[in-house]
Amino acid sequence: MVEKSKPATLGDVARLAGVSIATASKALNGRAQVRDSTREKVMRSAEALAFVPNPLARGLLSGQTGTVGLLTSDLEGRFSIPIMMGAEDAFGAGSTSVFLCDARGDAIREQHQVRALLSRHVDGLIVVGARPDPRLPLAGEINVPVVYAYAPSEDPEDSSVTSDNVQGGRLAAEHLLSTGRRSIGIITGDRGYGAAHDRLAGALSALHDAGIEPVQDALFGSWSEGWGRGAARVLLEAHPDLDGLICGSDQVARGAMDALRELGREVPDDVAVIGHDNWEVLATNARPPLSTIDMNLQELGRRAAGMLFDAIGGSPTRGVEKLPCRLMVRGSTTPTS
Amino acid sequence: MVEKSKPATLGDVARLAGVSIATASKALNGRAQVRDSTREKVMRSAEALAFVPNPLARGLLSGQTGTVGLLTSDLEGRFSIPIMMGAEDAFGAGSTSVFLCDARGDAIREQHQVRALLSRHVDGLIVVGARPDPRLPLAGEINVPVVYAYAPSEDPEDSSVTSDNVQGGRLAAEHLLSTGRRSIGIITGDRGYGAAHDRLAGALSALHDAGIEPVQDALFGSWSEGWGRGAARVLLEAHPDLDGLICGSDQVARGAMDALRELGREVPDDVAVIGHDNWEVLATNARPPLSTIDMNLQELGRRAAGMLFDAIGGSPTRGVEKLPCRLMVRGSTTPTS
DNA sequence: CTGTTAGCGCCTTCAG
DNA sequence: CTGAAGGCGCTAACAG
Repeated sequence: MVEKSKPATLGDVARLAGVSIATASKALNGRAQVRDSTREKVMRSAEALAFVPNPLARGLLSGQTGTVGLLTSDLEGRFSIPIMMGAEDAFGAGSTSVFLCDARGDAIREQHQVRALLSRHVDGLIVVGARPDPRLPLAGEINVPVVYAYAPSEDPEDSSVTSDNVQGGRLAAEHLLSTGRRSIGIITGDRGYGAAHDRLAGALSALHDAGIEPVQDALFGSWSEGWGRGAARVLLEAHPDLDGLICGSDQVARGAMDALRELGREVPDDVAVIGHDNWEVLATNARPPLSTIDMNLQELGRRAAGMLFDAIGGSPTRGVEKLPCRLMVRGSTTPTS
Repeated sequence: MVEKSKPATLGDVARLAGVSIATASKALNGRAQVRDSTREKVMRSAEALAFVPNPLARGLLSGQTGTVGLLTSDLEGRFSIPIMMGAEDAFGAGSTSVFLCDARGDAIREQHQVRALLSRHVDGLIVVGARPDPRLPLAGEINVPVVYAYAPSEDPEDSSVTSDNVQGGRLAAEHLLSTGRRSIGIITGDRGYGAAHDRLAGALSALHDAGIEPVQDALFGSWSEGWGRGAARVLLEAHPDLDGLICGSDQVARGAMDALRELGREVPDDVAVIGHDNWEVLATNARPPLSTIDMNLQELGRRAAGMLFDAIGGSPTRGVEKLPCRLMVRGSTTPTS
């Protein structure tokens, strides 16, 4: 008998407080024209009835619903998840709820989802991509703010947040240099990924600044352990003096480390290895644990939420914002004490 | 000039069709008492204006909002994600939208989220757990149907779906037996996980049915590669004749395979290894690729959505439904041809 | 068959 | 300072 089935309405509160609905509304919304004692009374009644304003009714009037759509293209993917977490986190704190949609990488499906979301009158949209390459902006008339996360929009007028892969690549190279490595090889992933090229460019520029060239051109392949193993063998055969290895991803790095061990090289004493992504299950279970570059994905999600919030509030950010990566030092680059 | 800013309302449609709002409503909702020609006219007008009924207004009347809450306790976790995908998938097909909430394993936070969800008048809730052990049901008065996925509710009156770990464990053992292995060891994970015990029980019962005992008691430890490596060494030292190894998870299996290789054992020729989870990035990158047990998590999510849908429709399922696992055969148990 | 009349729960003028 | 009235977009009785 504490809680009845139907939640209390503003009318209930007003009745209990002995005022009109209008007055109750003003009191609860902090409007000025209400006597303090009255406001107090209304507040107490609301409390007593566990009154929560109905967002549907409120949204019907105001147009604002306090909801946003989170449109992802791959829930399988490892990258969208932390971003979603960050976004959900940032909104969850306030009074905004998040609609989740997975387009499965299908443009038609995406259209569909967007339509559904818009028909629910979301206040804004976050589009999180599967990989950091630019993507086509959402098609159709979108009459709410949109923020692209991870995969920036190709339209520079849109607002996007992504990871700074160039800076990340630089970070990796600088770290190896700082541990005294000079014969450095680079194994990256799929040539089709812009991220592969950006990370490489960053690494090369850092090496260049130190007056060093990699032992040979970077090896492109795929984002897999198998590729890492094979490439590391090739590289080591051509350059037995290799003492540092920059890998385009943690998977590649793990494969490379396995190959190095099997070829009798100690990590990090003979060769230091650094990865990219900070994919925990791979990095921490490696032997030794893998130093790597963390893209701060969760922060990226939070930032996307923040940008969307600002845009909803009327102050949109235009263009692509790149968030810096962070170095995670583990045993693969520094001898364990 | 094709699309104006404000979306069309039922009033607009009615005016264009030259009928009253009520008639337009009936026509669009397929109610019977409308002349066909009129219905036709209304339909066309709606089409022309790209009319989409406002779910807020509709929900205000009917109480049903066409939304459900998906409450997860760990977005990081590998297990919740496929479940969410399945659920999102099942709903996404229809006209239900999903609110995503991550409670971060914090009960207070969960309370909060539930309250927020209920205040938005969701039609139902799916609670997806981080691990397959039973959990406390949601606290407080929940006046909508709830389905627990992966982690079942402790209250048998609630509806839950989870993975059948006993059957999964049995499947693993039966597979090893079917490849002719007879000296079988078992390495599992954290003793605190019910799943570890269930999988073990299943494996033991299958071995027992075949008149076989494992080479020694199962080894409990943690769900990590490091543990898998260490345990495999111990096991092999004590039982050099080991020809089959059942691992409680893919991580454990990968560690074990590394150790086996380093001790000069060939997988699968000398020792066949099977894991559990089908964590693709680990299983497919192993050498050789790892045979394992797949929990059909996505299907589990779909099932949860289906159960919730039924419950919303008035036919709830009570109790815990266990979904069978599926064997994934790869190179670690069968010689590659 | 169609249109009118009431609301759903809330907020906002605008008179008292 | 307070309350009555109107309306957001839609559906469900009732009349016509």
